[in-house]
Amino acid sequence: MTENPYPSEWLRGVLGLAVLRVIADGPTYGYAIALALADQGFGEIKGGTLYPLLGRFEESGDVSAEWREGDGGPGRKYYRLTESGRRLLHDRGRMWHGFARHMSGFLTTMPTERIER
Amino acid sequence: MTENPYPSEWLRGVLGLAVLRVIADGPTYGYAIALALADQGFGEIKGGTLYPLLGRFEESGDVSAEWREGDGGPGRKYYRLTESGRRLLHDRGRMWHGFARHMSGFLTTMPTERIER
DNA sequence: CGTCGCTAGGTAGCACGCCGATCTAGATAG
DNA sequence: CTATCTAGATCGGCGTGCTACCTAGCGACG
Repeated sequence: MTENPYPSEWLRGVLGLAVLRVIADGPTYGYAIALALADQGFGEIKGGTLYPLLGRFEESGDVSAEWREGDGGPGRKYYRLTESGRRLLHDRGRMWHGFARHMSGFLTTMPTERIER
Repeated sequence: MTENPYPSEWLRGVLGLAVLRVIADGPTYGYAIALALADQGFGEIKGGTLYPLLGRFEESGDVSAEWREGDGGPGRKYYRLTESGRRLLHDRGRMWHGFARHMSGFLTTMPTERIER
């Protein structure tokens, strides 16, 4: 269950942005991010996708990571947005609204029946 | 010029849908599709991206192709939507509106400041 | 005690798709 | 003759998602 409602190529494109958005709610860790995204109706993000992505974000300095011992269960690596990450989320977020409207408008315009020769 | 206004990972995701939408206006050919997309504000789609994509659509039966001699210039391969292609455009188009709203809403919701421990 | 299952993170191999470069080729302009 | 635009196509490299698989802590169950 929790079927993937959207084509994976769409999800792929926005996955990074969605992850930043989740982290923006406050420091959290990979497994919880995956659960949050699944809960929010984006598909189930697999570890093999998520952890390398978080690693790239860390490498690019958009998130910072901190290890905490788990209280009941294994340790967790908590991620938080850096200043640059917050800026990235903000900018890309604004950009997304434009893109979404742009694409929706393009799809919606009535076909100007091109003359078939 | 004609800068790429959006992250390429977003464009990549919707490229197929956008191409179908262009073809929906009536039979057209690859080079013209690339020009139309650039004109519509999506970036410049490279031949190495577009032609394989059109090939995959043809293979999947969503478009059909027909060769026509060029009037002034090289020959052109005209593509038209098949019934299944039209259905795909329609369904994916509807799906896109949902996805775009979904993602926009997710980005817009105020952060429910997670308690930092 | 041994095992199962959940939580949590990580890695390796494979496959797919974008991208840049390169090629062919017709038409036209200089 | 050469350059440029149009038009299509292919190929190698690269990035990245995805499927498996692995480690490891902890609790529950028989």
